[in-house]
Amino acid sequence: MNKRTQQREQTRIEILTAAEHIYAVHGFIRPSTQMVAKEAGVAHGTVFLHFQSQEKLILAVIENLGQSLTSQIHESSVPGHSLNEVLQTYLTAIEANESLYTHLIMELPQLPKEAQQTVIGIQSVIAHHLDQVMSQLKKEKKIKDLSFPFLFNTWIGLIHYYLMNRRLFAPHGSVLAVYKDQLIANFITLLEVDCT
Amino acid sequence: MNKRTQQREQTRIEILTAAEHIYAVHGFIRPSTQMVAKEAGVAHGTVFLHFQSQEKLILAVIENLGQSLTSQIHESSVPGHSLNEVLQTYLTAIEANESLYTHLIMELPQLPKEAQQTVIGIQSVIAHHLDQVMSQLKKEKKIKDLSFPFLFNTWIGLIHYYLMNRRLFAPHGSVLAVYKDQLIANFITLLEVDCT
Amino acid sequence: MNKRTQQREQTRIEILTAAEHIYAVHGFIRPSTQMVAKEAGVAHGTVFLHFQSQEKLILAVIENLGQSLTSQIHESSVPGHSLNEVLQTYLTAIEANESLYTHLIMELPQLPKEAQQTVIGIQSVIAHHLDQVMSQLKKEKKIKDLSFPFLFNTWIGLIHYYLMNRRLFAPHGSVLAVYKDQLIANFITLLEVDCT
Amino acid sequence: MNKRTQQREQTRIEILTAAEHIYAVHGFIRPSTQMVAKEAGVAHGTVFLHFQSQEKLILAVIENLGQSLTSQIHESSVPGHSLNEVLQTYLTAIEANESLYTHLIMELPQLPKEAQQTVIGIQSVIAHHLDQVMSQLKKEKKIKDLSFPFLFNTWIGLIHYYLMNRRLFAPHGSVLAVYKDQLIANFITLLEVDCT
DNA sequence: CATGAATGAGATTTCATTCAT
DNA sequence: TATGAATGAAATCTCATTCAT
Repeated sequence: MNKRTQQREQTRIEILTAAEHIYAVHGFIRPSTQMVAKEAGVAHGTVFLHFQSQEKLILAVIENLGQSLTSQIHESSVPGHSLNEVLQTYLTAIEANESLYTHLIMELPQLPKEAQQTVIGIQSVIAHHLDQVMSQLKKEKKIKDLSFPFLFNTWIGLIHYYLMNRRLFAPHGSVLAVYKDQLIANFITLLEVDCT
Repeated sequence: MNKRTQQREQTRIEILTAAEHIYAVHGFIRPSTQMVAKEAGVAHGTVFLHFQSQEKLILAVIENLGQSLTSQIHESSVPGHSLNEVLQTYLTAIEANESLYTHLIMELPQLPKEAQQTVIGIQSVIAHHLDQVMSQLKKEKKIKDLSFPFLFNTWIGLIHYYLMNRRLFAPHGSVLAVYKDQLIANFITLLEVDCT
Repeated sequence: MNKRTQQREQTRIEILTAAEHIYAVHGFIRPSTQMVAKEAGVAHGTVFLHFQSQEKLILAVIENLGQSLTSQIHESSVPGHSLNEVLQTYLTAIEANESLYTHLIMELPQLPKEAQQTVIGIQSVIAHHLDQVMSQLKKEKKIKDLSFPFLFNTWIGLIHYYLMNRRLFAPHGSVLAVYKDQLIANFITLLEVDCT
Repeated sequence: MNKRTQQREQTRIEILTAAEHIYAVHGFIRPSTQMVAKEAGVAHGTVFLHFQSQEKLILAVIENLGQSLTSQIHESSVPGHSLNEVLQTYLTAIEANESLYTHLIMELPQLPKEAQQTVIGIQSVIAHHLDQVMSQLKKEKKIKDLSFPFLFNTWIGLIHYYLMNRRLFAPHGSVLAVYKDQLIANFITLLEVDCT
């Protein structure tokens, strides 16, 4: 990679990082490309040199987030993880990008269709891990015998609900940091076949 | 009521209905007041004759929705309702305004603060009914002893998740129409103290 | 005059009076016909029933003012008045309509051309009286031998200057009430052939 | 200064000049930013690229005028100037911007508060020079012993009166060009202690 | 005669995108 | 490759005027 290409790549990353920051704070829809350029410390036109259009820039940020989340989950996953560990892995990954991810799921229908693929991709990964451990537990009659999709959607729905109301549950800072353990524990209690 | 007042009220309702329709399809944020005017078949300026500003129009639509939902829930609620019946009542009310309600919960942070009050109002109503029936069931040891807020959030999160992905779960038509019964049944199963 | 015509005339006057009030406070340009209608306690459309257009309404108010001022000046003028008395008469007439008159002279170029005729009319009246008394004084060598137009313009300019800056000179209330006598006295001193 | 900055400055000046021209002809209030853009030969949006808002544009034009007038007066003023010379200096400065200045003083109450500061600034400069020369003349008993504020207001009132009626006194072209000398001469005559 | 609902032209302002430098 | 000035298409909102009731 020669100097020129290197420099170009550097600028691209600066813009992408600036965009991530801006979008994490203000969401994807509201901020102008002008704002992103200013945050990145480059000229307005430079944004369009690296990303054909605003849409492409948004997609790049989202794709980046997708990659980051899925790779984090992959890396932290070991065969034989307990249900608790799988859920923990998932929430820890989200927590690191809480704000950006929250905006992604909330503004999804207002974003280009390709963004939905990314979200589906993220969910497939966690679904895969969850399915494995849950199937086993079901066989062992340790958790209730409900369809995996329902259990999965309950879990994702619960997490997304806390994320969407993060400013209510945790006015400053991360909801997951505060509620992560409690959510996992309660969710597991809910699944358990319990005869007290 | 004389003809003039009647006519005015008629126009107001036409605009409100047009707005409800447009917002149900495209969300609250994207459509222009121009679009609403066209849909209502009135001049652009007429919209502002009846609603001081775009914000006020949006709030009127949302308030209308809030009223509609809460009154539906109230009307269908009888003391002594089973958990199943309470959940059913709630989902039936939402189902009638599924698209609009879905946009409301997704775009909430982008909407004026007053809109949040409306959503909080809706949730208070259902929370109240749910709390009553759940407390009783907990005492009777029929459902797991988890905090009400957690159970409530799990339920709302689940429903909102299906709503937010309604085009995925039910490409044309209502998700709740398709999944309502299944969601209620599964959720109840989840709550139950089960020793098979 | 039958009852119908009488009623009509009554409404016309109500609108005119309301307009005078509104224009006195806010000037001629800014207030909307809506505002005038509200102040008059009539429907918006009624304004246009009595006055073909906003322009015609403004002209009517101005013409009214012109009539009022010229007739006041005429009535208070007696042959043989001193310079002091003539100036006093003029300022007293203006003082009674200070705010409206001030807006008239300031916004004149933004008003229909006919309005200028009214202002010219008012000034002709005072010019006529002033010319008479000044000519006599000049003959008697009691005041400086300067052209009448110059003296007239100096006087009018001085008064208009105080009117235009009335909120500076008299933040609340009438400038003329406060400065009238002093202005007359000083102006006369200026004119006098003085060998002290 | 590179070409780009130069070009930008050029455009800014084109807009400012166009605005000055438009405002000189039509006043500050009536013309739309659209008109200014057209006159400047730039796109409508470009106006807002250089001036945040219409108000800012108007203020820029006015400030420009203020600077121009005060610097002209300063430059032409030498210690030891006669009354005639001081008045001459003032009128010559105004004459160069007669139309724009006239609109400024007439529409002042309709303009942003900052505009009033500019007018006050201009008047302070001329007041300062006038006070100096008049005080001396009063001591020498060459002019009447009237308060400076009154004399100042008489002078400014006189000039503003001619300016406000410039289209009457000089239908095409500058009033001051035509009346300047005469106004100064007459005003001085008025001040003089005269015993003929 | 009076009403006031409806109209639609126009005003300011924002912002993604282009292109000369 | 990078810049940032310029563009022009919206979008919201105001208001004089018309006209059915």
